Amino acid sequence: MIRLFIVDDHPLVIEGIHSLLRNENDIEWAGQAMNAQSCLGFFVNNTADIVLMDISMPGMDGVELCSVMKEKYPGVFILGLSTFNQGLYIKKMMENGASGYILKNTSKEELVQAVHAVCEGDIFFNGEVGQVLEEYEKSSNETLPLLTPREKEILVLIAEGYTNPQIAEKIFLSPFTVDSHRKNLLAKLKVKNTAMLIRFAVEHKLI
Amino acid sequence: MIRLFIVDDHPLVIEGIHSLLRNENDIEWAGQAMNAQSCLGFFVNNTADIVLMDISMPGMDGVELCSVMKEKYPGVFILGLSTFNQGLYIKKMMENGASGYILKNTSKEELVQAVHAVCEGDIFFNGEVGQVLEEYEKSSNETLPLLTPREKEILVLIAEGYTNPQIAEKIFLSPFTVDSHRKNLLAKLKVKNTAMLIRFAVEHKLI
DNA sequence: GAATAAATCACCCGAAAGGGTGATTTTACC
DNA sequence: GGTAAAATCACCCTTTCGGGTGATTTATTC
Repeated sequence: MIRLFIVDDHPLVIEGIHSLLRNENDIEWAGQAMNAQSCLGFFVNNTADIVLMDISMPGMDGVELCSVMKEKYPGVFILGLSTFNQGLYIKKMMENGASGYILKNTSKEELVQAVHAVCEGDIFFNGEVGQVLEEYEKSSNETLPLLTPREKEILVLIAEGYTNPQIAEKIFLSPFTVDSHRKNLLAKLKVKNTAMLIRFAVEHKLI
Repeated sequence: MIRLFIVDDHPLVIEGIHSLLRNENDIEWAGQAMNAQSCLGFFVNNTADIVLMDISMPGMDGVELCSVMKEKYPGVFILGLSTFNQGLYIKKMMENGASGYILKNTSKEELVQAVHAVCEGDIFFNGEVGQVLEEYEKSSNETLPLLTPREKEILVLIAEGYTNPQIAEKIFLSPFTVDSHRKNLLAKLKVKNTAMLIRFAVEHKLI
């Protein structure tokens, strides 16, 4: 018997999963929570085999909750759940010990399959998530890691409207150095001026 | 008896709403669809009193579907449904004839209340939506309409990386004029340079 | 037809950005 | 301890940007 707990701030989703799993004989409803705090409160005196966890919640988000849960209760499997196929969040969830990730537009069959797989120690993604992860890895590991920490730092400051001299003063560098970094940013990201630089940075969530 | 139809690409949400409304004696389940096309297909030979409609769907989105539905079947009430409180989408849905808007994190009580209100011809928002709309109106009707059509046009070109002379050549203006518009943009949006200008534009979805 | 906003054009000037080149120092890693 | 990447600094130059000021010409609206 699998005891399942769910954390999601959408009652409709909780109700939907509850309803879908009602007829599954080997899945028991351990409880539910609408935020990270309630979830942690539940596990003080109770437990479950698997936690279905939304990544986007008010207050502490799924990524953080996942990390805390895994630290306190390593034996509890965690299955990420979200409307969005955000590569970054999926990756962070997995790095924080989640056993899988499914989108809210999965079918009942896939949901049941995922719960079973995860509880046996497997890793489960549904199809779309796999694609998203691949694309994310591509964009993430190819175009972005081009930037060094210093360059990222300066990019953020440029985006905030600081000029080279101001940045130099702010982080105790020569204006020449800041200018060098700025020019390297333009070259690496293959853009021609500040406007394109900021646009690129926003679109790639660098700032 | 209210006959309710739902359009949402998330089975979990459909199931959740189905489950929540199962015990409501005066609400009948007319049917469901996971995309705009299926929904339109249903209404060729069937009908319903109210359609619960997700705004974000693959293919045709809720805003467009709402418009088409209201044109073909003006008597069918439409209640927007979304995870997100995006002022822009809420406003567009309402402009296209929706009778209300609720977030997916509403309770069962609010959902039932909303369905009843809408079917009586009322307009219904749940609390959070109202706040979002207010904030949107503020940011939208105060800061953005400051920009004239020409200014918006030039802002887009700046964001695409064109310099003043290039823009001037592109839209057959004197570089001086383009520069004037550019300076007006900076002044109106209260930013100091191109970096802040682009950032502002992106954050306010102007480009 | 007066008033208002938008759009257009013009010039001065200093500051900032961007293109190019080359160098030294620090850090990290095998 | 050698190598590679990162970080630092410097100066050449031209273009672009941004602040300020002021003007004329359409539209639009009351």
